[in-house]
Amino acid sequence: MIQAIRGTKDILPSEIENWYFLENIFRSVSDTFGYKELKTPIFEKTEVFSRGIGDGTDIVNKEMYTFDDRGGESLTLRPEATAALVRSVIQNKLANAGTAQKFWYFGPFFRYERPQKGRLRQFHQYGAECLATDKPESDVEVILLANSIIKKAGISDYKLLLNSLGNDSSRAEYREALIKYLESKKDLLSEDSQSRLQINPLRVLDSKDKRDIEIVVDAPILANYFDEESKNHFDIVTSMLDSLGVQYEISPKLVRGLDYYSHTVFEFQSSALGAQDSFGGGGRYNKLFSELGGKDTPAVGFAFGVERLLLILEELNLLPEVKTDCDIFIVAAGEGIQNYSFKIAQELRDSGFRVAVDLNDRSMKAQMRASNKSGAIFTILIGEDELNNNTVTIKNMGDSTQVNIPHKELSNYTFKIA
RNA sequence: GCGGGCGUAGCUCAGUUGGUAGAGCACCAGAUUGUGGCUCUGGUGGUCGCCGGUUCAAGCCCGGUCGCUCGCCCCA
Repeated sequence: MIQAIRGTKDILPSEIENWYFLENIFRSVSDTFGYKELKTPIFEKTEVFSRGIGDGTDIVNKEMYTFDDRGGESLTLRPEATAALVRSVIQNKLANAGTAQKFWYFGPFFRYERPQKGRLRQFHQYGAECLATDKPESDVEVILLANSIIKKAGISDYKLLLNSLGNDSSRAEYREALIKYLESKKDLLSEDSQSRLQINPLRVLDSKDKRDIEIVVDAPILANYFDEESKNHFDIVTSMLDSLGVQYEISPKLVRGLDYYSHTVFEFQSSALGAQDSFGGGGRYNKLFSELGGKDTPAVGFAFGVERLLLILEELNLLPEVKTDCDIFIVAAGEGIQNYSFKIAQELRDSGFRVAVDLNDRSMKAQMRASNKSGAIFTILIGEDELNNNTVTIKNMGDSTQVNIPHKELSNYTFKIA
């Protein structure tokens, strides 16, 4: 049996409505914030991500689906959206207008990882980006957008973790101090953290290893290295969130794994998930445009893991009700009756009803069973009598009442739910 | 990339010290010949993930492999 690729999943008819439920929320809430949808290709030149995300990150080093095309060019299935979106914005000159530009996206992404709960090799993200403004107001806006989507989906029990990485010079200074401190305790760190020390020392801060946690307790604190700009930016963000009544928790250890972040970073967590309890995250990235050859353009954005949102909805029983197969089921039994029944089915569909017919040429009893199972509110019965008299029998499945009316009156018949 | 658990009908699972498979649900058909949901009766359906090994004999033991799952790592 040929199987789907490891870490990929078919989205079956039984779950497709859940996807539309979320997609509709993404679209409508983004729209109320004035964000426009932007779709980039599924694959890009590899350098978009190696330069954008950062050569030191695990995503670039060991998780990308990278291959040479027939012309010998190195291409990569997109592992995230932001770098590709920035590439598109630069190429299409969308951020040259001098005012904030706001975009959202939804689609599949690819990372070669060990599959786990809420972690697939092909997964989906919704995200939004606010470009061309470095004002903290834009940080606040994207957080509000994310919050609105979560609320609209019905999720109320979640945590918003917030932190600031400061500007580049503050962070560079802190980085030095942190490395110095960690070097002094190097032997006590986990193996993972020892190797992280040089490449991405901030990540040691959010290690789950007991040894690391102990050492991190006494590590220098990022906020103490902030200059005026870094401090001001974050103060405005937090005070605005306060006055808007947005609940959040300052998490000094929240550093995020991608190289391009600075200033505000945030993450959404839910206890309804397993070890992968983060279902969304984002932050400010002011240097990405120049990394990708564009002119300096400040930006802030976030992404949700859609499969993880779905997991939360499922766990919390917030998924929409499953749709019935049809509104009206046509039961037609007898010789040469199919033409009549198909004609009636089509008339009803043309007037907007969801109509199913039995395709197995079975007994009336069997077709009635099928009608019952379909969830139809009405059954239309057609047998020899109806065919000969040019009538139809309409049965209300709720109260079992039925009426026989001439075919030509069907278009004016009012189907009333009992 | 590393570690743990698992893989038997469409679904959820049982299968005792190894002797070539069962239940419930679902599905199909009947219970007065044009009618559902309840009940009853009967039936269809499985190369026991795959490959190899041990054995007279393997769903049960051993090895490998693929996949799922949980955790580490990483991240959404």
